Amino acid sequence: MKLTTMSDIAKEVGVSVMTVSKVLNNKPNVGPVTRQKVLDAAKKLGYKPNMIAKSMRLNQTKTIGLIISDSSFSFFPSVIKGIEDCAMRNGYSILLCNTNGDYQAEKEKIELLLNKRVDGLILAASTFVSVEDTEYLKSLGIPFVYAIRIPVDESVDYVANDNYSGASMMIDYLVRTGSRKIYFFNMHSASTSALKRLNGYRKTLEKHGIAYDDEIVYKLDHTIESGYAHAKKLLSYGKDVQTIFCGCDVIAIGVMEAILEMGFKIPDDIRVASYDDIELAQYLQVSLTTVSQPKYEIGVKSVELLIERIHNPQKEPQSIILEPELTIRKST
Amino acid sequence: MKLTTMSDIAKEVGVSVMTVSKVLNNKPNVGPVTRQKVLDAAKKLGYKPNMIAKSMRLNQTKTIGLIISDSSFSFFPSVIKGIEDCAMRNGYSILLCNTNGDYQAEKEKIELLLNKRVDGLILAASTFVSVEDTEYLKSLGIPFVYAIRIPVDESVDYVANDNYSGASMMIDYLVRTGSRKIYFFNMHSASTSALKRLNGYRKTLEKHGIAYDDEIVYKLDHTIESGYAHAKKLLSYGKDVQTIFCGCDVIAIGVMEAILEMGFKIPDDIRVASYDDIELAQYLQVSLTTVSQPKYEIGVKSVELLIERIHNPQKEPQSIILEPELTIRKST
DNA sequence: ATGAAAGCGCTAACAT
DNA sequence: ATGTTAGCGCTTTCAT
Repeated sequence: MKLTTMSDIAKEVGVSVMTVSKVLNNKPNVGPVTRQKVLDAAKKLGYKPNMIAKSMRLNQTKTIGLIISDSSFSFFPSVIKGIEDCAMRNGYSILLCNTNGDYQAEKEKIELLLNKRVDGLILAASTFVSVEDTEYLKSLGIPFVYAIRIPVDESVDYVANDNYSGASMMIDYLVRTGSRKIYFFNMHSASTSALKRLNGYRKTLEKHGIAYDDEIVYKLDHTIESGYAHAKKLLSYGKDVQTIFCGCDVIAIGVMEAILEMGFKIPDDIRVASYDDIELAQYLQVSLTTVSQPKYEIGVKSVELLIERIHNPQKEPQSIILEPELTIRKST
Repeated sequence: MKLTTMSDIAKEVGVSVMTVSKVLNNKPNVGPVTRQKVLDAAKKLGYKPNMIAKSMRLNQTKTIGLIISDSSFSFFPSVIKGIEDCAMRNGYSILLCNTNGDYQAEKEKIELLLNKRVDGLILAASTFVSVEDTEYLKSLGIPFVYAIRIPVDESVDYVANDNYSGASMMIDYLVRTGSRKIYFFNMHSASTSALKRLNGYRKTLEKHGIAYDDEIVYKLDHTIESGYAHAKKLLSYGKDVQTIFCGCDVIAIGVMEAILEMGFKIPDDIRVASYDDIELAQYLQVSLTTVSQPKYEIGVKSVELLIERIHNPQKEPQSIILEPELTIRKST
């Protein structure tokens, strides 16, 4: 199927391709009569601008590559939505790539996006976090922005929520409402977010005059199963567990499942709080008190930052730290 | 930032661009020594094939345009995942476009994807369902596949679940387990899926010797609020409501909320069943008995069908109807 | 106000 | 086995 080109229009009207190009791009120096004739012919012939040719010529695709570990995982759809909305508003499209958290896959997808000549890259919850990884990205000479997860080398553009502050506000709330011994089921993460949440936990406890106790801080996988297993184990010891703060909602889901299964009541016997506010959190059997990350907003800001970077490659790296929000529900 | 081109490699090695092209595309008729030299130079210079140039030349972008109403809505992330996985496996990338269910937006995004010269289009839960819409798509001469929602003119490629069969298996189950008067909170949808579910409901009731009663069949919006409001109203009449079958999980969420709020027990007082099996369904306060659509699979099949169509534009339109599955949980 | 020429990076077709 | 030519559809530059 052969599509109409500018040349076709030019022939139809009896002008040069250049004139057609000017008209179709709203450039000056075309007589009003000619302009109208070109416009009419374009419509009549069903002209669809070939953005591939344009991309080739202009050396820009108006496309952003999005690298994400698992686009279907609760937390990400909103982020992606924010990204897509904001990108479109600014005339960019999104090329979507899942990596399933696999480093090698991520490397390949980045390569692919590079070959497709995207104008920039958003790395959402990327595994490309080592100093070498960031170095590699920089060497590519393509604008990129990290989102959600911060790389070790923080001298890059990134958008994230304030993990310290989020953990801190949750501990403040828990202590204020009566908890003093707060178990922390944190994730062990390659990134710094687990660490920052831990810091927020620790410092805020100390602020309230509660000594930090390494014994009640665990590091688990970022899975429901892990939360479930660790809660089962802890509770089976018959320990006095009053409050569990989970590093993420996914862990909390498992934890609550274990608690209810063992016949305890939430929040009467045990209070459970966590971090992220995935879509599920509000619908759970016992709705979850959690720190809400501004997911959609993170997406929007990532795009805005990336576009800034595209327009001005020399600028100093910039970080945008969005404030999370405390969402109190029934689990506490 | 100027990237390495084939011409750069050609100069470096001292051969023609054509030879470089042959090597880099694994074409025959190149001596092994030359081949190796080219390969080495490509690596040394960090050559990244320019897929834009390639697309222009070959008239194919190896990109699929995905039109979807709301990529963040519960049901779709899995579908998208299936699409992305399968596309990548076959060397295609996905250009993601949300329409928010807005017809005009959809029209514009289709236009955009056309301009970006995608090789094909997947319309997931599209609003482009009228005969004219399909006609328009056909006139474009681009391969396209409908997913989830079927257009009025069914002589196109599409992938969907068997709505009749899904509703039927649910009614079978409900009747078998003691329900005879089954309220149906169906959606009123522009598409045919609500109609097919209604048919499955009706025919299966009749099969069991239960007369179809128009009085207990409602048409609601596809929202939690709508389910909530209608359930409240129905229950406040003090009617004898034993079982409610909802046309989709979203409605069921609202219905269950209303029921619990009014002090009834699920399933002891009222049984609730529905359709779709969105991710939430299993985590709800009372986990939901529902008809599980094979979401990921729908995504995969859409891509496979589209690729077939791309390779063979003349083929007869083909429809793939996937069987849903009955998922029994606590709400019944 | 209009147009001719050149070239973006690549490959199909056709030499040598 | 290797190279030359031409052109995909567009825009920048430089005439006219």
